[in-house]
Amino acid sequence: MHCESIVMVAQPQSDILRQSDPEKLHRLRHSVSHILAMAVQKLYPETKVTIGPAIENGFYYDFDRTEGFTPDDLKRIEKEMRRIVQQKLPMERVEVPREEMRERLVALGEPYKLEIFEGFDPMVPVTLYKTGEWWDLCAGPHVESTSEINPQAFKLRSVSGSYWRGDQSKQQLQRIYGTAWETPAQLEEFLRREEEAKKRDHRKLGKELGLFTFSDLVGPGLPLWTPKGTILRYTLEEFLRKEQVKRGYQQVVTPHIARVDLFKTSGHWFKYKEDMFPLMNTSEDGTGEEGFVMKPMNCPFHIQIYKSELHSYRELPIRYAEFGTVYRYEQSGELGGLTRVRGFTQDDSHLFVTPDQLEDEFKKVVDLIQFVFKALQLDEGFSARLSFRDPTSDKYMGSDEIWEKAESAIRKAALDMGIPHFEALGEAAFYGPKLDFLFRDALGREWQLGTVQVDYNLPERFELEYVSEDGSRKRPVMIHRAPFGSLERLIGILIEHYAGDFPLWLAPVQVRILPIKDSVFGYCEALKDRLIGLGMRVEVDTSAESLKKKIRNAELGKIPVMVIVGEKEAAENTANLRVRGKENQEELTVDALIAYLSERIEKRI
RNA sequence: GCCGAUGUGGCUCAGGGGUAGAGCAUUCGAUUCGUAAUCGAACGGUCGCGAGUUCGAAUCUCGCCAUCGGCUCCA
Repeated sequence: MHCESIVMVAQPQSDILRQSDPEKLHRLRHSVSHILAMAVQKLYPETKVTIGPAIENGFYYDFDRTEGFTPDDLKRIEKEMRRIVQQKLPMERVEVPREEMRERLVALGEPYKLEIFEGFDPMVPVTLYKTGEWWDLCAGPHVESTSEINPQAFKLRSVSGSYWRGDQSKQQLQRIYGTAWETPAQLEEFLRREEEAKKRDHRKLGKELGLFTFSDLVGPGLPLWTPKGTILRYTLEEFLRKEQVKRGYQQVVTPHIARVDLFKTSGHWFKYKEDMFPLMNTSEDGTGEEGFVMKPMNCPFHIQIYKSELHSYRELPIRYAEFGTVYRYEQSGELGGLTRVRGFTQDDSHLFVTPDQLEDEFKKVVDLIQFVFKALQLDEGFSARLSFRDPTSDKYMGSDEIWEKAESAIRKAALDMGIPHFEALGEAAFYGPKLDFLFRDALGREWQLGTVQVDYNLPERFELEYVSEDGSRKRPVMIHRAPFGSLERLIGILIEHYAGDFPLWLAPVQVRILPIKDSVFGYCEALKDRLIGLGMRVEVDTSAESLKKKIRNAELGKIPVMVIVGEKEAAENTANLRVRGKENQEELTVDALIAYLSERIEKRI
């Protein structure tokens, strides 16, 4: 059954939610957002309208109103919307001369609309859409009449704050979110599917499966890993560590805190201070900026290791790898589950290469990341984002020339390797461009996992060198990379991706032996010891429950393999295999069971 | 950080100004069972924390903390 739900996610084209023409749905949703604004202004006339676009699965509208909207208000508004829709009003497009439009907006007293209007290209004709007595400055398109909107196929969902023009320094607005579909059946299906998605939310499953926990006393955004969750972490670490060693990485270990001077040299203290935990001031009088900080990044530490001796070009590329835990002071409203935390462990590595080696080494890193994602069965769900700088912004370190070099190297690697990608301006780190691998969680939110970043800036700031062929000192280029991104986020994504049904090699408990009666306990314990001796994670369910109950518990615990043992098995030195999610069973010799388990663990299936 | 909602035993939730309730889990007892819930009993909560209103607060008010949905920001 869990497998089926994965298939469902993978092939959304065939389902009822995809039957509607996307263009048409978009128009419908945009129109419903207009009806929302109309209803709000009818019920709360002091409210000013701003913008209200169609979005994935629905729409929102941002209003300027002193009081917030309560859930009861939403019900009232929704009712009013239905009433409006049922009047079957035409939604008319009217082209209006610019001067007239300005006058109309001034007369209407809609400052935000006026601001939008003033920003328009004077050459483009301006339009408004009229629904009954109400009208809104809008380019459209909309449905022709509210009769095209099914009053039972939309729903207001939540209220939240937002900012005018998305700018924190500007007016705070009230945003109402809604969902809208062509038919009530689609709406129901959407809501049902959302319920399903919530069931695989890693926060819920993590608690149910006992993988991690949080404590108010420890603090927000600081996960505590239980024994079961720790197995996931260690297994993933071990997997990557081995692969990296094969690929020429060397492991290093660095502390969690450092003098603030380290981050002043790196530039983090100036560009990243807001995101760092505050300074632990150890100066005599407690003033000034002396002392230690928690590390928000590992790179400056690895750089110090590089700098501890002189390197020849013959040694390069040098690849230092560390599962390094970093601490970032995220805004309180940003925290959530394992995907956004304040302390997390990066599978970090810093590569020091000659300029000539950059492209080749970059490709090797991308290859490693692809290898990792394939092993985790995540290779179908990702997209790669080439995160470049916003050329109009000045928040970046380093010269234009350096940036252009780095960006073109990344673009070339992505093209040469044929990875599906898109370019995003303004998404770069302040010290260099990135190639980021993105995933969606069960609730459709996009998260960044793996990342590769080219960095010409830190080598400059720390004055890194290597001795070149001709004996001169040259500056290496750095690559920062983390295939997992962070262990925390990766595990959060994996919990949702597998819906808690971890493949055998990752499962915290791989095998649970279920004795049918007390008399076979001895046989079960012996079998357990043998499997544990082979490195497997095994338990015996010695509770005084019925077999049915033991099976149920193992299924709910999402344990991949059940081994059922009764008198028959104990007498014949066999085991009865029942695989999670499957009702059929198989009677195996113990040796065959071991072969079955070993093969699957080895192949990571 | 901002807007809104929520916060009752380990978990899921009911109750709502007058001495805390259920199911699951846990413990104990009985049951020894062949593929998704055996029966019974017991234990367990100063109702997130702190003030205030009140004869009396889990319930009303305020502040704080945390969580959730968003905004802004990122692995």
